Amino acid sequence: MSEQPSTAASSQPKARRAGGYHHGDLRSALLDAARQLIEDRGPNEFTMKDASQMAGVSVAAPYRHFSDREGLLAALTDEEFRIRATELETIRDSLPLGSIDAIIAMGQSYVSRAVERPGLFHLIFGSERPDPAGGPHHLETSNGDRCFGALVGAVMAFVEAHSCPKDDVMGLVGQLWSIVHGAASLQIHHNFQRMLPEIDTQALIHDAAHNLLTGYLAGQNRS
Amino acid sequence: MSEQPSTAASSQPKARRAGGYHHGDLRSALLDAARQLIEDRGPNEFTMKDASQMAGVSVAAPYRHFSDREGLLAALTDEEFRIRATELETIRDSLPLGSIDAIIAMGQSYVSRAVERPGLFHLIFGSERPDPAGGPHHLETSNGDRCFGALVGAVMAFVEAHSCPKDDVMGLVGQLWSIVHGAASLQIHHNFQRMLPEIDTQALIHDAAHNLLTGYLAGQNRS
DNA sequence: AACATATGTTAGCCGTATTAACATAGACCC
DNA sequence: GGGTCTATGTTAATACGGCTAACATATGTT
Repeated sequence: MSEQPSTAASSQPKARRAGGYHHGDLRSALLDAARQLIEDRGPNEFTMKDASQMAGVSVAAPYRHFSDREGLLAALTDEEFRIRATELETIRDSLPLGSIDAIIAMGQSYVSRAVERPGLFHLIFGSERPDPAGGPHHLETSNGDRCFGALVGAVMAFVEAHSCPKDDVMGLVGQLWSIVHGAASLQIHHNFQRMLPEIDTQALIHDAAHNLLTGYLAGQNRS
Repeated sequence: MSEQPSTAASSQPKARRAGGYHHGDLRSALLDAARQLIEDRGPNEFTMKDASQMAGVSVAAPYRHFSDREGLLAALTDEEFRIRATELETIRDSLPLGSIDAIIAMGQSYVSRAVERPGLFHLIFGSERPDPAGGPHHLETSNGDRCFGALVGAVMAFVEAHSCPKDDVMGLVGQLWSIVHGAASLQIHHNFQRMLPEIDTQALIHDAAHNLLTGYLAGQNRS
């Protein structure tokens, strides 16, 4: 029950609602509102005011649950990472361990999620601050780790299945991650649409992963 | 003289300055200010107020030169695309036509520029609007076309040099673009730094392009 | 010199984030 | 069952940033 976006009046929390002075589960309601607003317009256009209105409370109420706008977005980011992590883990576990298909399917899921909800992709990966110093970063959340871990596991299994040295795993992970992340970004920002209108992004992921891993194995066998 | 960021009091425009009521070349001064602010803090943190102050004018003055904040950013985006296009074309023309090295060097340039100025990369590629409909898009500018065209040219030469069918060119372009764009994005957002601290992004580009193109050629020869 | 145009300035409006001061609902205690 | 504490709302009020309107001053045209 903690996997799906909390739909306000759900389970264990006291969700009274209806005319009461207190909302019952404002925190969840705000996250739901924010999710929808960001899906529709992207994170930059998201306003606390709109989220408050959707939840049926005053503009000041959210500050009882989140330190500020950033805090709300950070909480939503973590929720979204959790959903993606679970999905990636499911895919990894439902396809043959060490197969190229598992890697490809994970990549396609990554892109699908991004394309379905561009605003949310932008939220979780789109931090703009040039300075990495201050405060915890998005991917730093444990759910971000889970996403990354799922990919690493699939690639690790792949190189082991092909008797390759494990030293290369992280390099391969970086290359594959770049492909899927880049494809997702370019698709979302309509760059493919403008420059490569015919492109099928899912096919691109398939072909790119295939080419990359084939080329990698060829390099291994030769040396 | 039109390649470098216009440094305010330069050449053909009347650049009087010094105590005068009129600035002389406010437009360029604003673009320079915006460039610096965005380099430092990213496009979201950029404010018209700060840019005006840096240029030494009132907050309303910029609106004589740009329709609004978006207009200023669009103009800066085009300038930045022009700089990158020229660089990519230079690289393409200075390395053996059809060589894999030319493709790799272009990719490395793409990433270098991004890493050096994350804010500007974010500006030119970071539009968040889910709706592609309204108005001209960033890459739509002719300078965006030039960037893309340089990459296409290099890949086209590569497949021709290897006697591959030209049908695949756009697919390859999409795959290579995804790699460099993804690597740049992940690096900029500190995702590599968190998850793959040892990674060398330039090497990643080299290896990924090499693996991808090797795998592609292998697929060609086999069929 | 008078006008027309381009380019600045000041003042002010509006929308949004955030905080301060106050209000009320529930929970807990006796 | 009433008193008190805490959590959670509400209504101002403040501050900042984009943008426009009304006014001012250069430039240069004739």
